[in-house]
Amino acid sequence: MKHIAESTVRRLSLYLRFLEEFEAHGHQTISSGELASQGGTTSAQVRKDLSFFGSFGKRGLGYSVNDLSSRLREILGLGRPWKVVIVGAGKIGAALAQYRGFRERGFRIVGIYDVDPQSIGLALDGVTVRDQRDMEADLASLHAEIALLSVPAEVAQPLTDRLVAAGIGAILNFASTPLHVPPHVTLRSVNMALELEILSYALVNRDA
Amino acid sequence: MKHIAESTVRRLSLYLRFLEEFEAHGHQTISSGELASQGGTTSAQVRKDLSFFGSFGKRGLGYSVNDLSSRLREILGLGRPWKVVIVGAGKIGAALAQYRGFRERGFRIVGIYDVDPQSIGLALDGVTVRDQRDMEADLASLHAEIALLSVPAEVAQPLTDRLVAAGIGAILNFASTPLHVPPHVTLRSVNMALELEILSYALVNRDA
DNA sequence: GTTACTTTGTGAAATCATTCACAAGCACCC
DNA sequence: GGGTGCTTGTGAATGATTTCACAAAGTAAC
Repeated sequence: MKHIAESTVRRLSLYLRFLEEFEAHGHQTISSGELASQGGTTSAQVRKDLSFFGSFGKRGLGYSVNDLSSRLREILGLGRPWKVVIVGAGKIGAALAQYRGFRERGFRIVGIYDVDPQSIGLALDGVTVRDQRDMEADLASLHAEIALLSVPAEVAQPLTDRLVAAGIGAILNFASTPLHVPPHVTLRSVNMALELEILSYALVNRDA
Repeated sequence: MKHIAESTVRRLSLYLRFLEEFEAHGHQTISSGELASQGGTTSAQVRKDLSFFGSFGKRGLGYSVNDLSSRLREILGLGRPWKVVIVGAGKIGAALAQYRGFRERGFRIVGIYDVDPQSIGLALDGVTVRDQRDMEADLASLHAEIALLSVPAEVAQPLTDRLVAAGIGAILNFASTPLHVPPHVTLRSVNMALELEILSYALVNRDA
């Protein structure tokens, strides 16, 4: 298939969220316009995004909420659960472990690792923090596909290398340093300080 | 000034980080190519980004690490401290409160608010959690410019409305729901479940 | 001072993403 | 069954961002 822009995938994810809300409210169909107004985009954008994957709507009517949800879940790879490990059981790691949004979407935390003896052995949301030395062996037996990396910047790259060597498929990085991974591994970063700096820029350039 | 793309601002922020590392290593000058290789971009991109704001380099030599850092800090509005409040003292709010990256960049947490009597009164990294009912009065006296919103999705929009009414300038939203703000308020959202879904998409479409 | 070498700054070209605009398809009503 | 009113799907147009490519400007060596 043609390459799909990240912005498109991000919006599909949002659409799915609205569809689930609509479903909960008992609605059967939804138009591209309704979907757009929720997500702060345009109806043309919605239709274009969907058109990359097929035609799911009925002209004159809109989209079946149920059908479109299933199709989106399928497209996004949410049809099956994903096994996730958390590397770093500090404050951020702990917050991630208990975050309900992950489980709701089929992301199951199957392991949490740290080096601090104080943390090892603690149960975070039902999962026991294990020694980072056990990480490779666990990954080999659990076959987790995704890692959440919430460790200090200094150790982020070495741990990334270990995860990659252990066969991880994707990493979500919360450390404030850019990481390097081989092309077959997918990497995304969430950098909160950077988000604040973008806000700072916007504040000083408000009327520019 | 001409409108600057968000992607450009984001990269400027990254450049500043590398410059600080270079500074710490005692380097005096840096070329666009060196700056680019750190951030996973190209030297042309670096030069284009900087060119929107002026010409800071010396041909044949590169950029003075010191000068360029100062100029970037100025451009990004980091020359002065920003007052930040955290709304929602749950796990994510607590993790944000203790996050060192904020303070290092001049973002000072001046208030934390919650509704849970169990949380109110707790000290998180030196700041006492206060009752959410005190929020408006505090904002009026503190003049905080930025709010970090880490509350359940259901109450995110009403709290946003209260922050806007109280004169907040920018909001960083961690709730997994899109928010609406008037145009004079800057809003950014960090949606961790959505980031995981983008990884999920990448995993199932790896070889597509 | 001239030559060789390096790196910036920037128009122009290329690529990528969004918006427009409208034909085609479907439901509903009379 | 034909008319009316919506809404989709999609080429074409526009707009935005990135990459290219090169003249201009600097350093350093002799």
